Amino acid sequence: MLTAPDATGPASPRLHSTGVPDAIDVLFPLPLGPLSYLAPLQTGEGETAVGRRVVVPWQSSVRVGLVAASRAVDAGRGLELRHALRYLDEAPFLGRDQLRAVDAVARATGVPAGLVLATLGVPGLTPELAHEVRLHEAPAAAELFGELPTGRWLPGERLGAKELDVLRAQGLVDEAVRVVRHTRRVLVPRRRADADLDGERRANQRRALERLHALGEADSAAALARDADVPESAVRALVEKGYAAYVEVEAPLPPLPGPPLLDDRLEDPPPGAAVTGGDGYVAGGSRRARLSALLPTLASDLAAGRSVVVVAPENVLAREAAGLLATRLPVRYLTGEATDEQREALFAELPAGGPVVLVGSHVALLAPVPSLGRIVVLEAGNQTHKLRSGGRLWVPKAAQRVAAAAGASLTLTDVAPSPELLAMGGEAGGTLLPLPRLRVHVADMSGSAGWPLHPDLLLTFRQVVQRERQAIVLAPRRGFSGAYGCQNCGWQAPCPNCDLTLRFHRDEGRLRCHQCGHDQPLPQACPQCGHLELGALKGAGTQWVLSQLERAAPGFPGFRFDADRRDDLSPLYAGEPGVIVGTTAVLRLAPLPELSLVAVTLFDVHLALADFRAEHEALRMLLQVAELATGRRPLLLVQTFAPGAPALRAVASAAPDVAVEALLAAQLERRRRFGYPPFTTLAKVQVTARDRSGAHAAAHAVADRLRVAGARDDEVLGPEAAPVARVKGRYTFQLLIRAWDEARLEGLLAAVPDRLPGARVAVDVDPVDVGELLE
DNA sequence: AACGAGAGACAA
DNA sequence: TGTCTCTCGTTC
Repeated sequence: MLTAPDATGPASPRLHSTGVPDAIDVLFPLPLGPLSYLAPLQTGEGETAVGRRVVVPWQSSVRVGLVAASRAVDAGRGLELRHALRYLDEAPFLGRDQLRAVDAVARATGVPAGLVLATLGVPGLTPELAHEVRLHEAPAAAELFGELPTGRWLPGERLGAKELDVLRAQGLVDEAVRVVRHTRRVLVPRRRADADLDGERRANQRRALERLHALGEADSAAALARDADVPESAVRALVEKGYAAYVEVEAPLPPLPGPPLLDDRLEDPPPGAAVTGGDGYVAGGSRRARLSALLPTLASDLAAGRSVVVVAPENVLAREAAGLLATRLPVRYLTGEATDEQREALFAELPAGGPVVLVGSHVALLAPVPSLGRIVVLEAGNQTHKLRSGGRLWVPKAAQRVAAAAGASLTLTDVAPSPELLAMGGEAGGTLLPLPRLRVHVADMSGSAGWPLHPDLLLTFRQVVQRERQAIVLAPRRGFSGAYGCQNCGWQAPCPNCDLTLRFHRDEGRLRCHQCGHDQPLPQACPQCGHLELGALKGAGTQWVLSQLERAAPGFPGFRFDADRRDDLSPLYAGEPGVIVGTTAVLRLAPLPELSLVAVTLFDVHLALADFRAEHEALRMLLQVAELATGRRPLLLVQTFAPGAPALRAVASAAPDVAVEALLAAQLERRRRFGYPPFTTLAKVQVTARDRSGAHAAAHAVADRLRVAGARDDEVLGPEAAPVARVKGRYTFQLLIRAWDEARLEGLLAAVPDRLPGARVAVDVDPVDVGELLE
C-alpha cells in the first residue's frame, strides 16, 4: 500500500524557512488553470515539489494533479487553502521544461493550462484512487458523524460531501489515499507437501503441489491441473486443505508496443541533406526521402547526447516513421493507442535512460525525454495537426513552444514548402528535395458532356482495365451524392437541425446529415411541388463514382475506401487489378504496386476551401498522390472547372520545382500584403446560442469588449454568421482577431469572456478554416 | 470535464 | 407537489 505513513490531520500548516507556509499550484487534466493548496505535510525539507504528482482534496473526494509551481502562500490566504494530501512521486514526473511549455502554450492560445495537459496526453493523472477517512474523537461534532465510528479507517464514500467538507475545515478527519493497481487472482503455494499427502490416492495432489512450487504461481486451478496433468479436483483439494491459496497480485502491464519491424532499411540520406544544428525544414521528395534526409541531423543530435521527439499527424504515419527510423536509430514509439498506464510507465522510465528518438503522435510532445534537443514535426501542413478534441491546439505551433521552453530546435517536414514551413523552420536551414515528377492530364469539365466522369477519365480507365492494372479515383465526399431532392423544382432535402442539405446514401436508401448524424428514410414526394421524381442532385460521392466505373467496366474489381467503408485492399497489394474509389483518406495508403492511374474527380473542391491556405492544400493533395505509386509514374488525371489553377499548372509544369517555388513566393507576398499568417497570428472566436438573435447579440458583445480593451479596427474582423449558420440546432456567429505579434494577441484574448448569458464562446487560436472574413 | 444547485416543464 | 430535464456556475 502506498498510503502515506502519516496522514494529514489538523496540524498547523507546514512552515517555509521564511516562516510562511508553502503553497503549491496544482494543474488537473481539466479545462482549468492552476488551483492552490497548502503543500502536503509529508515532504522532507528541500525537496522540490514542482513537476511531482500530488493527491488533493477535490469536492467530496480526492483526485490527482500536477504541481506547476511552489511558492509562499499569499498573505492572509493560508487559512482558506486546504492541504494537499500526499505526493505520488519521489522525483518530478514532468520536467520544468515541459511545465514551462504547458504554461507558454496555455497563455498563447487561451486554452486553460490543465486542458493543455489533457490535450497533449500527459498520462498518469487519472489513476483509480482508494480513499479512506478516519474521524477524530470529538464529542462536540458527534452529530456530524451520525452513526460512524471514530478512530477507525473507513472508505471515503461513507461520508457525504457536505460532512467531509465541514470535517476537513475543522480538522476533524484524517485522510489516506493509495493508487489502486489492477490486480489478478493467482494460485500460489502455501505449504510444502507433508505426511497428509502421502500415499497412492494423494499422488495427484502431491504432483500438482510440487509443480506449483516449481512454477511459483499458476493463473488458475484449471491451468495448474493442465500443467501438472492431474484432474482439477486434485488442485481444488490442495486449496481446501490450505497447501495452496488464491492471492491478488498486481497485474503486469502489457508491454508498450515498440516501433514496427521492417524488412527493408531506410535509404541513405540523399546528397544535399546535411546536419542542421538549429531550426530547419525538409520539403519535397517522398515521405521516405524526407525521413532519410533527417537522418544526419538526428544522428548528430543523439551523438551530442540529446533526445529528439518526432511528431506525426496521425497514428498510421507515426507508425510508418517509427518503423523506418528504427532501422537506423534507437527509437521509442508512443501514440494515444497505448493505454494511460503504459504511457505513464514510459514517462516514468524515460528520464533515467539515454538519449532517444521518440516517435509518435502529439501525445509524445510533452514526454520527459532526457535532454530534449529537437522536435521534428512530420507533414507539418497536414490538417490533422489541428487538434479537434480538447483544446484546439495546432501541433506545429505547440511543438515550437515546447522546443523553445527546452532550448531545443524545431524541424518541420512537408511535401511542399509553405509560408509556415519557412517561417517556423528558419529560412536558413532548409532542405528542398526534388519534387516528384507527375504525368498530368487536365480534363476540363466546363461544357463537357460527362458528369460526374469526363470521357477522358473513362477512356484511360478502360485502358487500366484492359492492361489489368490499378487505379485510384478520388471523390470529394463519401456517400452517393452531395444532395438529394426534386428533379422537377430543385428542392433539396434539408437537415432539420443544421443549415445543410442531407447526404444521399444510396446503398442504405437513407438520407444522412454528416454534421449532426440525423438519419431519415427517403421522402416519397417533393414537399414543395409534389413531384414524385426524386433523386441524386449534384456532387458525386464515392458510391456514385464507383457505380459509374462499375458500369464502364463490368466485373472489374472495385473497392471503396472512405469513412463509411474501408474495403479489404489486400488483393491490390498482392498485385491484382482493381480500382479504389475513396475520399482523401486514400492519401494515407501505402504505395500500390501496379498503380497506373490516379484521378481527381473534382479538383475545385480543394481550391474552394475559402481559406487562405487553400492553394497550398490543393498542391499538397496533388503531390501526395504521387506517393501512392511505387516506381512507375502513374498518370494523374484531374477533372476541374478551373484548368488554369496555379497549383495545378505548377505540378503539371516541366520544371515543377521552379514553378512551386514561384508559387510559394507569390503566396508569401499575398500573405504579407493582406496580413495573413505567418505574418500575423489569428484567433477565431465562435459564439453560439440557441436562437439566432442571441448569437448575433452575444457576438457583438464580444466585439465591443475587444474594442473597449483597445482593439483596433484591423485587429477585429466580423462578427459574421458562420459559413454553416446553424449546426445541431445552435446558431453560430464568429469573429476573427488578428494580431501582429503574439503578446498583443494574448492581451486581446484576455478581453474575450469565457461565456455570456445564454451563449457559449469558444476561442480557436491558429484556426485552419478561417472563411472569407479577410477578403 | 464533472458535478450539484436552481429554474422551468409536465403530470397528477 | 413531485419528478424530470436543462442551464449555469464551481472546482483551491
